Amino acid sequence: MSQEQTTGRAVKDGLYEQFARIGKAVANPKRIELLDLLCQGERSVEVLARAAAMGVTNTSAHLKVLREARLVETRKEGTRVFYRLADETVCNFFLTLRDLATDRLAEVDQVVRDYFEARDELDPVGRAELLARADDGDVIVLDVRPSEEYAAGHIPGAISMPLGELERRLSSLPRDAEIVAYCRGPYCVLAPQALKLLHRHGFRARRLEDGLPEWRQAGLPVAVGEGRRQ
Amino acid sequence: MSQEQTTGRAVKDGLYEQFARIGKAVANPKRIELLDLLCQGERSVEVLARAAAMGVTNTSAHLKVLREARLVETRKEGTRVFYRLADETVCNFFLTLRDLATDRLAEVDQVVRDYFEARDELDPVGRAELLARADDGDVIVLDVRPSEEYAAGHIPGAISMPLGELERRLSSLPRDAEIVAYCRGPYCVLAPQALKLLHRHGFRARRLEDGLPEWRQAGLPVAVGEGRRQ
DNA sequence: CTCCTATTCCATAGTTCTATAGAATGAGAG
DNA sequence: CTCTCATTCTATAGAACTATGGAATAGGAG
Repeated sequence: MSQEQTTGRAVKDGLYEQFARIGKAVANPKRIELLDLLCQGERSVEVLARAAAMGVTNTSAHLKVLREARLVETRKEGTRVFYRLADETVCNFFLTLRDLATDRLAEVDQVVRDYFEARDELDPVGRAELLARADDGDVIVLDVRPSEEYAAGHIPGAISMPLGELERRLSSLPRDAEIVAYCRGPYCVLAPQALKLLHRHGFRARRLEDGLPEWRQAGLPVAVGEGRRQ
Repeated sequence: MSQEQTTGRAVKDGLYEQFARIGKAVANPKRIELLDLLCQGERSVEVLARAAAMGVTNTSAHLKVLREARLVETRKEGTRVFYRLADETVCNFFLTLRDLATDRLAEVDQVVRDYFEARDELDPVGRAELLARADDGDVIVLDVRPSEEYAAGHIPGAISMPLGELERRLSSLPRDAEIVAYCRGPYCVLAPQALKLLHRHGFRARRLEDGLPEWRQAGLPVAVGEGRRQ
């Protein structure tokens, strides 16, 4: 029995050691931010560095850690390296981690409330509701993320309208239909800013609860490609 | 816009910092082992220390980290302190982490194969299959974990038969029915050892895929309490 | 071929994490 | 009250992690 236990100990240690590799990979805020970004699609090192406000060297080191934990994979194109999630389940894991943190840590709520004040007062649209109403055609769905992210995956029927282009293209939007905007997720500022702009110009607009990763995680259909120019 | 970005940066940093608190909590193999143990039910510090092969001081320190990440909570009873998961979702998070590691890291497979050799050759019973056949009553379900864990939650209809008592109580088992044994999960040695013993004595026995935490996660019914003595 | 650029490698200093031993706390027993 | 025991706190040395700058690498442009 004691012999059994000692050999069992070595095995257990090895096993938990492996599990902890994943844990260590998400033990750093910058690495989590990188994972969040990569949930939106593949990116080059430089783009990731800029988006996460880090030096390129540092970013490269963090990406190496993620790669060694097999959470991300790389693809070389000419002189630059593109990183992407190794698997869709990695994105699900990130979402699980994020939701757990949101559930368990009151501090998350505090941070969010300080910036996204009254985020929930914007009365977000549920995924099921949107799906039902999109079929009826009485709602315009706007994807306000950068167009590359739209191309990498978007809600079927959604129009790509990056936040930077929104004001210029306001006239193409109907004033009678309700507008639903979405972006990267609940902590992304793109959709809230789009709503502010739309409301200022008198449009009837709400945001979708969460963003595209959550939509995909829920098993709802995702379209890829450029989509026709509206 | 740049002002927007800098204030947004502080918020993002704060947010990812919070997410990373959860990540840091699972960045150590011993802490993951403690979470695994706590998925089976609440435990005192001393019991946890013994089960994870650590000193009490060290165990206490790790538990403190888990508590500061709000993953576990405590209850005092006289002179000793019992730890338990703060929420059922913590167990789900652990399972997600474990499954991701199993999916992504070939090394996990290696470790498992070295010890649980031919684990899958034992032809485990699926949860759905067990549920169907248990209704028909042509299968005996054995819970071979310690009896406290059985009391904290078990598959309805299962008989508590801790591994240590199994040999002594063999005569109470029918020789015509098929026996299905389960324990703590896919990496627990209790059920495989029980199967070895049962096979040696000529019983027809298989193991359930996974263990009770996975059963619970799947949303299947869980009974609590001692159950009648068989 | 040489230059240019994106990325990774390497070295380093500062910080944080881990395990252990001894002291302190706090509840129960006598 | 004193004694005992489980647990936590404190201190510490060693290990691992993080950010940063400069060097090395490798592919593309001219």
